Amino acid sequence: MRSTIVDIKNRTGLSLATISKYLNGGNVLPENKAKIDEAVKALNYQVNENARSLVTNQTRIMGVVVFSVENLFVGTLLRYLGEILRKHGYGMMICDSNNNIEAEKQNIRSMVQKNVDGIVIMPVSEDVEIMKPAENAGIPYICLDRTFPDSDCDSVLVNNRETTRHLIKILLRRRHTRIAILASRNEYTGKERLESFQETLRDAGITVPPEYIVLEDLHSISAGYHGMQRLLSLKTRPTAVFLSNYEVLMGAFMAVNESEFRCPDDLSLVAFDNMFADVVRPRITVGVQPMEELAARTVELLLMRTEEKGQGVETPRQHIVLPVVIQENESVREM
Amino acid sequence: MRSTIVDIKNRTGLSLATISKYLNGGNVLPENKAKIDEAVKALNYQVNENARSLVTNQTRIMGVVVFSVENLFVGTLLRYLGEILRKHGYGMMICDSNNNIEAEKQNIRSMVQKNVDGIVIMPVSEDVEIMKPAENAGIPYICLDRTFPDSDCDSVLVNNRETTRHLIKILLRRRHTRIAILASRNEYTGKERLESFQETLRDAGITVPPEYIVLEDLHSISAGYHGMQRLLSLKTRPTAVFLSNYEVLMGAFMAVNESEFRCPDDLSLVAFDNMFADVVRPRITVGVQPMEELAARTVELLLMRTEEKGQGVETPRQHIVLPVVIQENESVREM
DNA sequence: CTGTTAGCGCTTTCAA
DNA sequence: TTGAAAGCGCTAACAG
Repeated sequence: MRSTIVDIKNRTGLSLATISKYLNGGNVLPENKAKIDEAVKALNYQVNENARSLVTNQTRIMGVVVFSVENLFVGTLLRYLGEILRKHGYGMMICDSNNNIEAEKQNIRSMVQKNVDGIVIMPVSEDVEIMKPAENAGIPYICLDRTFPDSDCDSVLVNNRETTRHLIKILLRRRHTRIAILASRNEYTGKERLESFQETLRDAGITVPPEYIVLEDLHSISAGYHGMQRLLSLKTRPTAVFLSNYEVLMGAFMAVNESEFRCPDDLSLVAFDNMFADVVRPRITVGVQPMEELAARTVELLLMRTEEKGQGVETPRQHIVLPVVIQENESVREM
Repeated sequence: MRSTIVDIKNRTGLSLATISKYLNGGNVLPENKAKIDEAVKALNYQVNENARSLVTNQTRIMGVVVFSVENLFVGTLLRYLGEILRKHGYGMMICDSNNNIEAEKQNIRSMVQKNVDGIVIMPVSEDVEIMKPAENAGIPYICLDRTFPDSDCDSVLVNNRETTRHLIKILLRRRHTRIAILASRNEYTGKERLESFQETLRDAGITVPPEYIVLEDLHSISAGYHGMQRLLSLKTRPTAVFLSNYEVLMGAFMAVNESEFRCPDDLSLVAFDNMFADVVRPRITVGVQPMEELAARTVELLLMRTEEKGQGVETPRQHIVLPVVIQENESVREM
């Protein structure tokens, strides 16, 4: 069914080597060029990349393992990663761990078995053990958005703690003292942001009542919605809420909208990420992550590691931390 | 760096054939079993799937080519596809066409070159030509959510036209006559829904003024937002709007929320898809697509084609159309 | 510039 | 049950 280089050989009478060389950009006589071109077209020839990579030992495919392909932040990052990799002549193979550590383990193994040239991981697991198969196979990998705590992996992150501190300080400067948080409990960025939230308020001498700390298991609109409802129904409502991810912001915003309360008059909001920044009034004061740059730096680092591997050198691990841009908008009022 | 089956041979003294057979579930003497197990562990052996697939001529990988990995509907479908494929022992390789036909072409070619066992396509292009490389290589493919008009591909779709008609009839029954639509201009589902919208109103003897038909290039929240703003600023506002996809619904809903108008008092809404159904008040009257079943039927059909190919048979093309469930909620008022 | 040949890592006859 | 050997489709010396 599918034709091979041997079919081309039979049709043109040329040798495999000549054909292969031409197909890989080498020089052959014009008449042979024509012959091969003709045969390729007539036979609908497409190289078998697997066979090729078996001998070249590189696939020109990067694997991307994501915690959830359903997540909008992830989707956006994937788009940029794909675009940039394509520009560099690499394909992208995406595997979805679906917030499940076992699936993630399997995905890493699968990437190794497929012999990808490198891996980008947005991990579920907090244990770097999971990367062992890649490590053993000598396949470089970069952590993106989240990293493995207490490990020294190459990583491309944003300054979660500083950004959080900055956002909270905006609230403090406007004399808010009853500040709540909606965050996720189970992953790197959620924890970082929660800790920084607590630190910043502690430093300001403010005690946060436990009911102001609402933690969800996974990023979800519905968690944000219900979390905000809970906050709004407290006897002593917070005057401001920090929303630690996009889904939560979305849900929380809906809950406010349909409540009797208005933002910012009754409730000030600050948030991380805003995929619909231009769409919502009042515009939320947010930390905007540099999505494209996150992707670009990740690819750059991964490509560097790939080259290094080819040359047998190895420079120290890199921990790239990109700044989040704070956009101050109308969602925070003076108290 | 990476160990091979030859390393196992050297360590155990067994032959390649024996090792390979055991690794693939064959029977060997208990003592050899132990030897191999030990070697595998010690050497961190992982099969090279590429080499394996070169001889078996199957990869146990299905390719999924999506029009936009950023799209929430796509993300959800991907999650289910991944889950179900995994259950069947298949991996999934995702390529993002980013709404770009050239990229899509390249993606298909790339899938063929990687020798995937089958392809799921949610196409950008409306020309089935794009699938030629897969066709030539004898790789089966299934269209999901969108198909190629005037072609006979296997497809798994929803009944876009009927559902639209049903939603519009809900409005008509409540005596709405000024009905507008926000839809996308450039793709299969948008066109189907638009045409059915127009048909239904024509059948009802209602003429739709051109300014009630707002078409966007791509699914986007911002298009929905601005489209709805335009509708709300008309001298003669519509009393009801049909929102033809999730992103548009999202954006439109935001626009209404921050306008002086209320749903359903001033404006009735019906929509396709609702990823945040439980989150928003008033709850929108929507057509809910059977996401998991869409994914399941697609995989089922693809697996069938794969088997057929192995056996050299071929049954007629299948065009699976799944029903959309209409959820009548509070977003439509009586006129 | 072209062709012969070996070999990438693995599976699969076929004999033993 | 095991092993020797051929071969999947391709590339990369090397010699001509």
